[in-house]
Amino acid sequence: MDLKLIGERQRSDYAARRLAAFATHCRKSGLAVTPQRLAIIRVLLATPEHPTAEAVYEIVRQEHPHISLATVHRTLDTLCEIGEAHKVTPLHDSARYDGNVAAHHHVVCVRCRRIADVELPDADRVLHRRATIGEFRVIGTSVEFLALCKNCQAEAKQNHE
Amino acid sequence: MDLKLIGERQRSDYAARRLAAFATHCRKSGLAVTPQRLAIIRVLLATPEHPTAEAVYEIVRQEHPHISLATVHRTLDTLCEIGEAHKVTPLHDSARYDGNVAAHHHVVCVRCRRIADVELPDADRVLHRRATIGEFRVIGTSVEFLALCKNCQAEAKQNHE
DNA sequence: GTAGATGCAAAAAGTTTGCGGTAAG
DNA sequence: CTTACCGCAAACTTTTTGCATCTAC
Repeated sequence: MDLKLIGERQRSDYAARRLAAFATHCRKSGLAVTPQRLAIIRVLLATPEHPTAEAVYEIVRQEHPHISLATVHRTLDTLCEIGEAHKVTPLHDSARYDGNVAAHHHVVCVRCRRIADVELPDADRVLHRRATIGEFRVIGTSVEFLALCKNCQAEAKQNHE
Repeated sequence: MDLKLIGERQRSDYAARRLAAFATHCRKSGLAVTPQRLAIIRVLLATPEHPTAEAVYEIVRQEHPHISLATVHRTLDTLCEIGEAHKVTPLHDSARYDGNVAAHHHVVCVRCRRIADVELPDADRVLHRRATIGEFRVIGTSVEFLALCKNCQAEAKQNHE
């Protein structure tokens, strides 16, 4: 099965391209290109760490000692809205529990955060082989489908018309 | 591709079996079988909702008006420790951001919460076909490998010896 | 009877918001 | 010059913790 960690060279090439296009993309989206926004996208593109807002703040602060944590939160949200960043954790805001401890997967409505269980025997066959990825020893695999549920499809349509 | 939402009958059969075994499993794990724990596992097994602690609390409270939210939090943690429940959101405690907005997947160390990017062209081919699951319209797919990183493998070993 | 579990209240951790001053376009 | 942005402080939400009491075994 074809599967690998994303390498450092690959990431830094990608980062350079994205940084070059950043100012243009901001203006196209109606956003001002502020030093804070530049500093934050630079940190995000430079690290493989998938940082928290707090972690980004600690790094950005080294060059912008006056920046506030609130700005970092607002900026990260903004970057996600224009597609310059992703939240790795769409459900981070409160823990969700599942009584079903058998192997299965989830579909999550990105709008109302409803979650439903999904069976996916094919993917399990594809995914379960591999016991390590680089330095990581794999102990479980879960597929998360981001989606819109029926209700939210309807409401999203209304809001756009 | 074989893929479906898990049905209601299938879930309630499973719940009945699990509930029957619950007390035994608690005692085997050295846990007291308290009315609060029973009430909470019953709620978890009865709902397809993947509830938050708060949501479990609201339901349990109808029969145990004196239960406290702290107990619900503690109990859900405990249930996860003995494998009677799962957190759908292993990274819920703070939002994590990613500057890489190209399609890719993640491996997460369940101990130190380090995250690394993973490429998975095979799975993308398997997963990308499907545009709907039941009533959900799929807009993205992400695979999360739960794992132990090298450091944490070593430390986990030490702690068990 | 005793160790472990619970309830309550307070604290901690993470995120959001209101507002007056500031800077990008 | 104007609008949007930022910093600060306060508020809010979710989760954790300390401690006295209670209960399952």
